[in-house]
Amino acid sequence: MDTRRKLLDCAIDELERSGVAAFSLRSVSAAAGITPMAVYRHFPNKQELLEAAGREAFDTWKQRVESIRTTDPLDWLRQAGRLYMQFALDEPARFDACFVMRTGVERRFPRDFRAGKSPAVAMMSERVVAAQAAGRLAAGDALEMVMIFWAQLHGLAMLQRTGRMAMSRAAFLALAGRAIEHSIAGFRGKKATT
Amino acid sequence: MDTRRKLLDCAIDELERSGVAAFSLRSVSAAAGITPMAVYRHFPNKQELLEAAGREAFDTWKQRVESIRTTDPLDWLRQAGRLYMQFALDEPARFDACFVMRTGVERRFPRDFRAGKSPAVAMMSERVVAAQAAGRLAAGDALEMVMIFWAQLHGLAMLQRTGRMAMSRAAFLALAGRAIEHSIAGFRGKKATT
DNA sequence: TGTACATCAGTGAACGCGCGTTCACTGATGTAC
DNA sequence: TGTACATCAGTGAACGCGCGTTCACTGATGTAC
Repeated sequence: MDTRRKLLDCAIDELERSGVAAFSLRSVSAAAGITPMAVYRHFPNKQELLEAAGREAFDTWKQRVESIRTTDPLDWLRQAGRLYMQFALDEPARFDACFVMRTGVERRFPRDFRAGKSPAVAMMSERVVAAQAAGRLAAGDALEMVMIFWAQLHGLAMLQRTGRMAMSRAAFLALAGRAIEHSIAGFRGKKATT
Repeated sequence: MDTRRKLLDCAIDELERSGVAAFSLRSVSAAAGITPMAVYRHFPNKQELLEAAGREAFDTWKQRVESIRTTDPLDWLRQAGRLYMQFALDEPARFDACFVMRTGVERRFPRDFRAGKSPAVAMMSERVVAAQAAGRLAAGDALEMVMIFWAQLHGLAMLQRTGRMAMSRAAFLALAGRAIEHSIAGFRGKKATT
């Protein structure tokens, strides 16, 4: 039995149930079936456990994005957007660990992204560049376009995560789909005058 | 000396300094110069103090939006977007109380907005309708368009609030300005085909 | 094959801390007569 | 004008709680000889 593995799983569960504020070694260890002190055999302290859970969550997200099979760059971006919203809905703890909490492993714009530290953002940028080359998106800083596209989805996800969206899952995902189309449309043409 | 008033101010300061998780009656009362027990003379418990701070924050935001003087509907929306980002940067505690925390007074989409419970959203919807009538924005559900516009800005604000934006204030506001233009551009024309 | 010993995951009691809230109180202020 | 009393903001000690972390320990397992 890999206790370290089990602790990480229970930590994610606990984050999902109670949030980062109520995250405690005592409840995680109880969920894993050991005493709080045994946690110190596997992690030096609470913060390190939290950071390990953060890295774990990033890895899950990376795998999701890598699973996209579509070759068309715009369809690839649409799919990535849909996966982001599903990740927020279905894995809220991992989503928060990646994109909301300060676990100490989060990435910062633009520095870490220009340095290629985020595989997901790098993959999105590639598709934007490809779409620009094909004349299907307007010219411009690809990383900034990815950031704005991401922020659009992140905003909807956050409003949902903080209880501002009183909608069914299906209705929310449909709204997110329209937001994705809206965002892509905003990048498509030259900017019109007022 | 209005102690209730002073407690609300100190509560906002405390939220700004420590966040909702570390928000405690003891630190708020210390900041206000009274003992923790004296708080109970003015609020029945901690939760009620938090909700009062939430209502207070909504009122501040409402006043900001009402201060916009521009008559052109699209310029009005641009100005509202800028004010939103400045509100997030300059009054993070009030921003969080309005749009992030669960204080018990937050509004939910679409129910509370269709019911007109949010003056700010109502004002934004009016401008979208006016711009549509003038043929400057595409037809569509005005409230949903406001929601998508809001989510775009909210996403950027949240990424900034959670430490994902390593930029100067000026650079961040400039990025936000381009995001506003992008969002408006996405609503301008008919949707192109893929 | 048997014994001594090192390793190490896990234990259980205890620590000091800050928390929200209770309780009985103090003491200044204003008002009724 | 003076006195008795109600009001009420604020006090201070105490409560029970859950927290992260410390400390010295137990006891099973594997290995060296």
